[in-house]
Amino acid sequence: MKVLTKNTDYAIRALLALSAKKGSYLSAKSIATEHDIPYQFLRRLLQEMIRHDLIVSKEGVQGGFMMEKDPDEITVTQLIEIFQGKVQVSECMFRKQICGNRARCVLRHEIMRIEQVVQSEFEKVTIGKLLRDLETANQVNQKEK
Amino acid sequence: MKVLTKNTDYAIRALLALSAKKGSYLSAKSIATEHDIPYQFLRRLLQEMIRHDLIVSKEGVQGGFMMEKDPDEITVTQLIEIFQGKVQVSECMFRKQICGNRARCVLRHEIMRIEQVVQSEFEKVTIGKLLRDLETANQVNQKEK
DNA sequence: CTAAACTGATACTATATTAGTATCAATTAA
DNA sequence: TTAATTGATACTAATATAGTATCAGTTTAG
Repeated sequence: MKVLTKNTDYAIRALLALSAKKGSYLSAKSIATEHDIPYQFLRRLLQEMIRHDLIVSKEGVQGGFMMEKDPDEITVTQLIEIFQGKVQVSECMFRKQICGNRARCVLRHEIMRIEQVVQSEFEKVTIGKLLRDLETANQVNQKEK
Repeated sequence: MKVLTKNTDYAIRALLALSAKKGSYLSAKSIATEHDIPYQFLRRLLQEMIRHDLIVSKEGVQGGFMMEKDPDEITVTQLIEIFQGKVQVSECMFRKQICGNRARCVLRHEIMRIEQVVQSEFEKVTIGKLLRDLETANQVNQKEK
């Protein structure tokens, strides 16, 4: 069971790269090269993120992509929803064979509770938080050298 | 993002059916019919569960499958692991491009923490618990009629 | 004013996973 | 002995994920 697909994984990495250089445009090519993400694949992800107003772009030479939203307001839950669809535990347990009355189906409640937990855990993880964690980790690495 | 695949979903339903008739053998056919699960598909799932010692079988006429383990000791986490592989959030964030030092990679910690949360939430949900919830729900439905 | 470095849009292929079907041999109870 | 069953396994279909290719339009540097 894989929770994050490459889509989401690459998108997170790209956002981290853009957040680290906030205010300036980074080309898809440079992000792809530096972070080892397939170029054309990444371009599609970036365009998707534009559609969701997470980033903006500038065409032409010296163009590229730039953060639009505050990294602290972008959660992993959002990214999962964009690239993997809404978190849902199961569509199939709600059949009448299992629980006669949908509205009262306790299984459903159980499942929806877990859905909530999963979602809210991923909501705690924002791009901003990841970026800060990353910087801290890098500092530790620097000192070691 | 779908957390439970049909595999797991069907397996849970089959286990609930078997738990409800604990001590007697239920044929794959009867379970398939009653719970609207594709017959051959179900058979494979049942065999997989035998291999994991969750259930036992008896061949021949009047044969079928029967619970082996205590339903309270079968967790949804276990079933996910059997049918969907171990819960893992992402294999890809651990590259050196993102976090120079694997051991200290904070992203990794973040991800592993979530992995733990997801797993332990599903561990709280046992077949036994689901069965009791289900019985309660059915009683409520009965009264309404 | 033109060439090169870019994004926008979109179509395409490849691979993996999930879902479902089919078949035949072996076993067992009536 | 035969019909109802599981054991084992091979196969197909559908869907999701991953990755590639192409061409048109925009912009800036020279």
